[in-house]
Amino acid sequence: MTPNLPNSEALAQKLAHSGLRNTPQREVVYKALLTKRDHPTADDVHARVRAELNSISLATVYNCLETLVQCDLVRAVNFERGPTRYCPNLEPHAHFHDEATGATFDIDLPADLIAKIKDVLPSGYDAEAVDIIFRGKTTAAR
Amino acid sequence: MTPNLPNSEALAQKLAHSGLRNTPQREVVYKALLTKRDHPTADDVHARVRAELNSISLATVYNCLETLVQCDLVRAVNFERGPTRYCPNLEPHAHFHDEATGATFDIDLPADLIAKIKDVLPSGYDAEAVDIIFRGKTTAAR
DNA sequence: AATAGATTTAGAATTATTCTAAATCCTACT
DNA sequence: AGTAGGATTTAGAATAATTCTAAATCTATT
Repeated sequence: MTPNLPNSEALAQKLAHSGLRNTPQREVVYKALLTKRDHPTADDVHARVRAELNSISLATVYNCLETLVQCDLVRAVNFERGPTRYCPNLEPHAHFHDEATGATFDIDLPADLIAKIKDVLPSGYDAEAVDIIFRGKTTAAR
Repeated sequence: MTPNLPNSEALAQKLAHSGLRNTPQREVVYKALLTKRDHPTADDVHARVRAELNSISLATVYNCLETLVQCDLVRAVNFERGPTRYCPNLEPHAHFHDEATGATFDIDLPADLIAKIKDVLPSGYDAEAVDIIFRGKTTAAR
């Protein structure tokens, strides 16, 4: 019943807001992130969008992802020095990285906890973001 | 009045505990981390230890740092995809990364807050560590 | 002293990403 | 409609950090 991915509207809007154009490449990259939210790498995204837009280059995928991050449509996520992963969930949240499988999960963070965390900063520290990353294992029941 | 870096004892012990030998390279790398705790990269450490052990190679610095991390004498810290930094502070703590200068600061974390943070994990998630990274600016008074 | 294993080393290799410069595509004017 | 000018895409080269490889060296123990 919900319209089929109204998000390409949001995309066009946010791009325009930054004085950027919408393009088939940017659309297909953004759609790929929305469709399978498993925190793919640029390479993963490249493989996925090729199904739809065979000619797209890896460099363009990098460019599009960077553009989406700049427009605040997507978050870049890093674990250790592994390849950057991309996440279209814009709610404040933490990440859980399963070191056995490499899988990544979004973990909701209550607003009051985020506030408490930022409270530990002594004066003189002006944080514009806080990244919280759990590392460990996941078990069957989830 | 405190003995001059009694930590090389700790080093020898922890290495032995893992069935590893102490070596001049490992000592000098560990000492460099203890002496200037500004979260240096492997390259930084290499530059610093060369003053004392001119012949040490970068590969060895990488090996030593990895060994120290394995032995729980040092923590590896990453910001985005920047080079790995090394930190001899073993107390649980967060990091503040000043994006303007690249400087890194340790931020104390009260144990009860760490507990509260781990509490947000739903069942099925078994975290062995949580990394907390603030990004922002620092101001003069600190 | 000999052996075996640990460690160090230089340089090659790898990986993810960014850069470069040319080609293509739009948009807005004329 | 035609074209100038900028934005975008592209392939491939370049870069940066790190790891790998294989040989040399060291060290502890027989």
